[in-house]
Amino acid sequence: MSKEITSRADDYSQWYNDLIIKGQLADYSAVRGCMVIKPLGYALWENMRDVLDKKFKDTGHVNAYFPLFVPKSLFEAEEKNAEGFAKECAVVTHYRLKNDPNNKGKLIVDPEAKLEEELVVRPTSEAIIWNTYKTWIQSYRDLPLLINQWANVVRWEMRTRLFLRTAEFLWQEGHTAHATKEEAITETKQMIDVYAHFAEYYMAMPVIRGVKSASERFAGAEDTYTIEALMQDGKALQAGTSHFLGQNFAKAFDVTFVNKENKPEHVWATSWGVSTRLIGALVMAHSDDDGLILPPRLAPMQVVIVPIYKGDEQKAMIDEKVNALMAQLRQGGIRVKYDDNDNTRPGWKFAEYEMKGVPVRITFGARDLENNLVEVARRDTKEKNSVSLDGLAETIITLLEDVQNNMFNKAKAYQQSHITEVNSWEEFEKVLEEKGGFISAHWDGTPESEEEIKQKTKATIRCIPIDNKQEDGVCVLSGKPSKERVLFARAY
RNA sequence: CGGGAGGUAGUUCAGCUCGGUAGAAUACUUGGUUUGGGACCAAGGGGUCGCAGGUUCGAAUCCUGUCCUCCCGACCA
Repeated sequence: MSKEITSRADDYSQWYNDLIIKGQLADYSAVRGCMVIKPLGYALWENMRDVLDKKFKDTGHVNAYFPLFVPKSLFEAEEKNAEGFAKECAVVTHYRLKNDPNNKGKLIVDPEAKLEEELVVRPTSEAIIWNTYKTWIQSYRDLPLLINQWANVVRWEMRTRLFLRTAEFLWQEGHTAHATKEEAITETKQMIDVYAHFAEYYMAMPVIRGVKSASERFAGAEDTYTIEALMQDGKALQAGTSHFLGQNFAKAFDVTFVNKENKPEHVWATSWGVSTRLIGALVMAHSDDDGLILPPRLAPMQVVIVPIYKGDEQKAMIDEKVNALMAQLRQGGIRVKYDDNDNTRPGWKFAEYEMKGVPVRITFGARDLENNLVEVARRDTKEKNSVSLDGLAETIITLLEDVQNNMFNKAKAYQQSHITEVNSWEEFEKVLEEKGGFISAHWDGTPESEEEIKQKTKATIRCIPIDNKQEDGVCVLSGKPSKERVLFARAY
């Protein structure tokens, strides 16, 4: 069959691509580095977005929308941020096309229509937003300003991968302004907690919260908090970041407020974001060689019902029972689909929905119904059971909870067993090569050692965990003294 | 951006070495039989061979350019 999926063992990258393409999450496009998000992938994003949006609003944020284009002069105002993104910016230089006089039916850029000032397509929106905030903030009474936007951004990546790294992607970016440093730091931490809860409770994907080292920090930030997830191939993936921006942007864009003593001060800032990359993380954290495995809390389709029957009479009997069940499930807030399409046979449907990661499948077979039973199959363990029709809706709702929890527990066990403490360089290299995952090791805190480790092994410091245990030790590379362990890994 | 591979029917691919009417499987349509793990029979429709040039009587095939994808590398909030 054409739908076969490359196994993880054969080729992990190809397995991932197969899941995305054959699971109908996305498609390649005619634009280099850009993908089409297909309805199933977009439904997943919508579910993520809805949950996150509510969390943002529950924590006092409101949504707004800022322009896609950023005048170059604004973009370059915060130097470190501008430098950090300069190499991957798409730039608009002209505003008009015209007919090619030498090539009928073709268009060329009109050289007469050159922009006075180039427009940068936003790789992130700090510049345009802080330029705007300047006019919105005057007094401490205007603070805090807590705004989020759902948007697309463009980063001209040299090498792209579906969902994980594409030239254009969808995300949300929160940008907040505060009167005090403490409040801004509290906000930064609060949002990384929001992300961590989202990842663990909804995506069933355990994460480690931590702080980035200086070299991995967001350009223009004082501190970058991160949630780091672990994929099944032992590579880490940065799933969300929250930045304490200090007063860097306030100074660059001259955003001040007068305090209660009528003294002007620069405001304190944060920004935080997660993107469609989360979909890639979700896929790689849970799925298997038969296809996607989606957590019930985010799955666009949580339950699929497949009938098996001979003749109209049996079909009518099944329809009646299914309709009653679906009404109950929907009342319980369950997203359910009844696939009584006659073009495909049950076996085909089983494989298809397994590939698409539907958490629970119910088979209504005429034979079982005579005994008041249906077959219930769960995607995560592929376990199948005959279950009584009595109280079936409750059984399914409980089962979905169980699938969700089991997915988290399984991923958590994997993560826990792949955090390895090492105390020597030999061990470091050995664990990295043979086992993968996070390596907990002492680091002397210098960018030089960090860089050398990266050069030698491709492993980077993923984070310094929050509430990290303080212990004396020596750097795994340099042998210099160290106060705490940090987490290294090869990463996406 | 460097190295390698690839682009032919909706999909997966053969055909290219050695130029001569565009192929298979599957999917699709119609009819029938089926239905407990990717059903079967019969008939039918579908491709200017990624795009643009060139060589040639003739190009999917040879040459040049270009676009897109994958893998490895460099780069990467």
